[in-house]
Amino acid sequence: MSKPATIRDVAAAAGISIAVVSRVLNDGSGPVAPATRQRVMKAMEDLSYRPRTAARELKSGPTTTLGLLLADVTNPFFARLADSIVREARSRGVQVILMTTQEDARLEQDALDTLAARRVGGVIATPTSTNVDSWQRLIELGTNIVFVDRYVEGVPHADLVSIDNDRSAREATEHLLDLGHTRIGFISGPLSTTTGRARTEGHLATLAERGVATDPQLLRNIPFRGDQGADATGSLLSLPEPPTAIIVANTAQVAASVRRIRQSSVRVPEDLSLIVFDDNPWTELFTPSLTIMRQPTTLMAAHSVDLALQRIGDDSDPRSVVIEAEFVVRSSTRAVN
Amino acid sequence: MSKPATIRDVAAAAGISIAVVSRVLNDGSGPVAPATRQRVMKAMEDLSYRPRTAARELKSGPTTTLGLLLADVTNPFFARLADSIVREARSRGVQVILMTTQEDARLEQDALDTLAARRVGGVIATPTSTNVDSWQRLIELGTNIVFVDRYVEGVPHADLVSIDNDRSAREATEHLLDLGHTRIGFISGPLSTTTGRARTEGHLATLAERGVATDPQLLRNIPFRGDQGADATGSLLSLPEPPTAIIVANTAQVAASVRRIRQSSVRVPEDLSLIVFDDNPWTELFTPSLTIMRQPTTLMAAHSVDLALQRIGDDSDPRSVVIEAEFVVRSSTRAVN
DNA sequence: GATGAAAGTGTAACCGATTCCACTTTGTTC
DNA sequence: GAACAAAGTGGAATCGGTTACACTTTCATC
Repeated sequence: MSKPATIRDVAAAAGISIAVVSRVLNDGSGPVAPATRQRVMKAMEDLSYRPRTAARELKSGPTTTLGLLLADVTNPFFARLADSIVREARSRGVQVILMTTQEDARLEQDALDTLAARRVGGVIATPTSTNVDSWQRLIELGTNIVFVDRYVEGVPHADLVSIDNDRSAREATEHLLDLGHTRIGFISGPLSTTTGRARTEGHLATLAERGVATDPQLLRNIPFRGDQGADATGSLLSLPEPPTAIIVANTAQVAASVRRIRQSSVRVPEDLSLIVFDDNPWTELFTPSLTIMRQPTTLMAAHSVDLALQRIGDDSDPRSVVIEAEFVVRSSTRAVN
Repeated sequence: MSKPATIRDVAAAAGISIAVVSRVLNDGSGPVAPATRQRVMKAMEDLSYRPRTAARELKSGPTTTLGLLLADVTNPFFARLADSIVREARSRGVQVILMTTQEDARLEQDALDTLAARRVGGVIATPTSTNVDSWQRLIELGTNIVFVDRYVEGVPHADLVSIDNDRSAREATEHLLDLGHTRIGFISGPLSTTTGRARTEGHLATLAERGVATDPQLLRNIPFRGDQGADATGSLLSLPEPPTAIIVANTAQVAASVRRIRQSSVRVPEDLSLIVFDDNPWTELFTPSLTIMRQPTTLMAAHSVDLALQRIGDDSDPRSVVIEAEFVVRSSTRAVN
């Protein structure tokens, strides 16, 4: 159990200088005699030598490491996203450092500090706070920022990948209006988040365009973290004049919402039509199978990694990739009777 | 957009030497005059200085960074585990590098190489392969290995955290036997994995002890990755003499299995009792709510991080933490008629 | 055989932190 | 006020790589 081999050990074993070993390591960085290369390779093998990433990074600036800053891996949507991003990054030889914020601004700040200290090449994030300063500093350090799903206003130079939130809310709302629903409960994230706001606006705009009265009581903007989805749903159901349909546009609260509905005596879709924003195999297995708005995670992941890596050393304008969400009509929505 | 500040910039700005700045950085590593400390802090603030992790790691050996090597973050069980581990690690100031293997031995090998190059302090992993050499090398480098859920035989010095697989299978099986079932389908992971084997053995042993004949046709050992859960379930249901109960002891295949059952005309629990190994809010929302074997992920995460960090620099014997799984009886199991 | 380009190699300076040790200043005690 | 300990500080080595540059060797060319 001796100390791990260093480049000098390898050089000594191969009877050569460290410069040459380094050249073997970084193929193409200089000429090396074939015979020498052989010897060096063998020495590395014998000593089971691995160059230390820390040393490399120190000398040559941010290597290809991405930070992934997610709110909550427990949310299936984020889990799928994480999986795809790690996969995508790996296929390009890039490593991913995962951090979670639990939707907590302070934790997010910590994470950003860490990422700054690491001098990662890029950060892919679902931001929680309006922590503009920290984001800004990271950018000044030369880090690429790619916001996925949500974004922070006031952070220029950050790329964005998301679904068309406004439009997805419109689509869901129109579907229900077409079925004759006019009292529609709408549960979404906080208005302080871009997704919460865009979806709410899309929903309200559609109602207005169709000349349907909007009742503020039917809107519920609740946090992602925690269990308020159940309460919000419960209070909607117990309104004097309850909605005939509900859209849960808060991915993290779908399970809590559905649980609450199931506990009640309300039948879906007979008494209540239901649309949820989720990408989760179980929505199909629920009885009745749920009509969903699906976010194409694989595509989002590919674009995110693309942007995070592409922009390294690039100074062009921030880019924004908007992806269509996929509306899947199943059995939880039907015409109002 | 000038270069980020270094410790020397801070020293210059504060009119002091870098040694003192370093002492301010690492509180307790030496005396610093209060007034000086003030000035240094201000300088750091002004320059928005962040010490580079790479430089620190280089000098002071493996810092507190953990590698987390999971098979598949898409699997809710692993996602929860990842979430808990990241949380737990973070609360101790440790960062987590996430890598996924997709159950692919070659990808796993790559990941292990990367981890070795990083000289992470410890690795928490759900191993895929019998890649003994790579694991061994990592250990020789002084890395702590903690296997969670599954483990690799032939890797001594590795810690282990898992549920009592044998016992959990027994418990599930006994529950069904108590309800009068004797033809029980059993779907688990490959026999090449420790979980697959232990659960299958527990199941078979229980049958034997109770004097129930075992029909090899009722056993299905299938991969975690892919969609074979559906096929396995389908073929069980279409046996000439189909089982009256099924245990899905392969976490990754639960959703596929359940989907297949739902597509069939078989009613749960009237025609078929069902127990699944899963920890997923949706199992409760399914109709009927599913009887499950829950793996306490938070606890497992805490122990894993504990072990991974504790053993750093420690040379004692490998430790093994076995946690009781929690059997939750809901509505998908009933007495055979 | 002289000549110059290309190939192959080594020396030493970095990257940005930590830390040992020597040095100076300050404070305490008799 | 001498003597000595403690507090405060700085110089320089170090971690393990990369890389610029200088040097030597090889070899084709005239």
